[in-house]
Amino acid sequence: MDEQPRLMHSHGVGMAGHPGLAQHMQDGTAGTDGDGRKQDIGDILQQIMTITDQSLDEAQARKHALNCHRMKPALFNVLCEIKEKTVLSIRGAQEEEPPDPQLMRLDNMLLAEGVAGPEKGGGSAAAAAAAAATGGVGADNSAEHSDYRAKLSQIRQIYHTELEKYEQACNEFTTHVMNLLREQSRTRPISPKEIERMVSIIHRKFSSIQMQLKQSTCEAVMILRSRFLDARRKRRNFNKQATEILNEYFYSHLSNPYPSEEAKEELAKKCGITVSQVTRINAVSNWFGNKRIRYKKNIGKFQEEANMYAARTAVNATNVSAHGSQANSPSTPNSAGSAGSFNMSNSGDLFMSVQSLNGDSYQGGQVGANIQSQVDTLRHVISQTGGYSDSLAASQMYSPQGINTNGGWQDAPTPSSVTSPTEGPGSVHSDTSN
DNA sequence: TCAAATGATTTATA
DNA sequence: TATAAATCATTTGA
Repeated sequence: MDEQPRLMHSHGVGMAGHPGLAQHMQDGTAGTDGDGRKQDIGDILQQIMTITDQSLDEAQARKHALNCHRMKPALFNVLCEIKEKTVLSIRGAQEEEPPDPQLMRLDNMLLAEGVAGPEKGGGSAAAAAAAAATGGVGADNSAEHSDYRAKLSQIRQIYHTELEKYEQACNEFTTHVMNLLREQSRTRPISPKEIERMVSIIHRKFSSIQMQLKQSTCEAVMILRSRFLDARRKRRNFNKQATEILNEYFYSHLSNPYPSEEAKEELAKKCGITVSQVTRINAVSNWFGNKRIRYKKNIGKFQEEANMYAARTAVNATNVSAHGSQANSPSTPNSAGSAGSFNMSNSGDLFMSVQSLNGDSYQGGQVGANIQSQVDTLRHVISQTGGYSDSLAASQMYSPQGINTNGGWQDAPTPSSVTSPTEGPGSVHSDTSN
């Protein structure tokens, strides 16, 4: 407890630069009688009280006079005593504060968004993540990305400029206050701890201002990001080729249009869906989900489409047949000329679809003679392979569209592969095996 | 401008 | 957890 007065006195170093005062403290001539002393102290206090009302030069002169006053040490001691009595209240307010969780959140967010911390591509990762999160399809997002990056880097720049300004202002103000306190410590007892405390108060004030800056920066980033996301959220239709690929798979697996994860992945690749794996699988899942439900709801409407794809696949089957055992052919061009189309010509589903062309349940329009010929060709292909008649018979157990009377597909969703390169025409892979 | 098409999201269900 | 079904929100084409 007795450390405080010692500190205060020791803080008298500030007086070292004033030999006049030191002289006064040593000569012992100060205050010979009580009344005189009181008057002197009153005089000094009066001077202190009025010092702020004076002009700078006048105040300096007065300050100097005050510092040199013979009663100065006595007054200093009195102030020390008074202060010692109030020191508890000061100590109480001196405990360390834990880091503000809100500030930490803001810092983390700014760091994550690439605004704070080292610049790493101006938050392109965040932009990419944002794009991935929304499940964009295909390319042509680079323009939006660069726009996002440019705006983010603008925010970043403003943030850093402002932050620097605040820090500079904080430092300047702290230095100023410290100088002021040191200066004042000549006339009143100010411990280094108090200066420290004052500095921390200033820092706290400035950090609250910084927090406001961080908060508005975060808001700006959020607005930018939401705008970017909104832009990405705009639905984009798959291109024609992608739709054809998906439709081809769908109609050639009509009895069980539930692609496995691998199949979805491969379909996504073939469709050119270039976002993150999870997202592109979701996109394919969405497509199949929508397709299944919409097909089921209005089979008649989709019949024509089903026929078209069936016919198309039949042509492929014919081509495969014509080229001998070329099931492993890298590309099986179809009528649409889509490279890398699926070689499903031999699936039971296809046959089923084709069957529907002749079946009584056909709800669509008339089947053209060319399609009929394809059916015949396909039958020929199948008969050539041998050993398919069983599965053929099995497939005829299905209703033409593969939907059972309960309104669901006959088969439980069993994963089926996208490509079946190793399958010969007689394969009973996937759907027909059901 | 509007209806249809369509990808995504949400909710319920097994 | 995957899927069905309903719904939303956007795109497309007449």
